[in-house]
Amino acid sequence: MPELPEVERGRRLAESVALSRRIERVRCARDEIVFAGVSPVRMGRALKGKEVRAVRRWGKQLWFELSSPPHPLFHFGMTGAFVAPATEALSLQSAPPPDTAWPPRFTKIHLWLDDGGELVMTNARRLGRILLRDDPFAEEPLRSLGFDPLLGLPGPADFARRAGRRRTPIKALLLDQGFAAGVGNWIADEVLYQAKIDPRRRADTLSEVEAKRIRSCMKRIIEKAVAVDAEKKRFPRAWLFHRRWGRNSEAVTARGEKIRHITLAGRTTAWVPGVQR
DNA sequence: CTCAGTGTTCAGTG
DNA sequence: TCACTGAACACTGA
Repeated sequence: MPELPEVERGRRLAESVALSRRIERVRCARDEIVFAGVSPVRMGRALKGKEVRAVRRWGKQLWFELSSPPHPLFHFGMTGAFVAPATEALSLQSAPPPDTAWPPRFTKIHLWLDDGGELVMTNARRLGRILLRDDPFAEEPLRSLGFDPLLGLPGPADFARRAGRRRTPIKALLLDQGFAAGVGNWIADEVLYQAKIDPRRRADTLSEVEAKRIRSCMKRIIEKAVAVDAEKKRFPRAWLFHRRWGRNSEAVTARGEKIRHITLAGRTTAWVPGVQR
């Protein structure tokens, strides 16, 4: 579930549950991989009794700023999410939520707040991480991230200059977290489709106009995805997103353009040769 | 049973 | 050293 918009949804959920609350109780799953060597005891000591002063995000990284360090830093990997118990407001809808299990399957950490609220991070495929950092912004992995397209997008000229210094295919550059933090596979493909750029183009061969077009499409797509709270069904119908999955040769866009799938920078890349140059 | 997969890291290559 | 590629990681679901 995790590119920038989904992580931002997680951030907002965590904020709504935990901001200005004290963490009363912590339960960690036994998982040496996700906790990367941080023992349940150390994690509990770091969080218990602390107040959550802020919930921050940069790219796909998410962390709590507590009343004292160390601070927990979350990365969702390919399958992570924050989950909170269903609220009254949600159950106003007549549709009964099918997944009532609490805590949900694949819960890695479970937090209880001092107002009775609860928050869980799940991670089925264990590529996510829960770490502790004294100064998250100054330390890895945050330190080496590039700009966040929502919080620190460079201006058009600056963006074009940065991209123009790189010789890698533009798709690979967009996926590089040291360039644009938070852009993942589907966003990169969506940006290049809407900007009408062939994903194989070397970044340093783009014209200034093309680079600026990539920047503005990135901004528009991410802002829209965040505005609809990363709910895929609410993404605009014309987006490649809805049609890119499955790697089948029949695939076409909403306008009937033929979609092709290739491997680029080690990832499945969906693009439209008739549109992208 | 096989394989793709919304991500990151690291060894290997040029 | 830099920049980049591809395999590995772990595991579910189609």
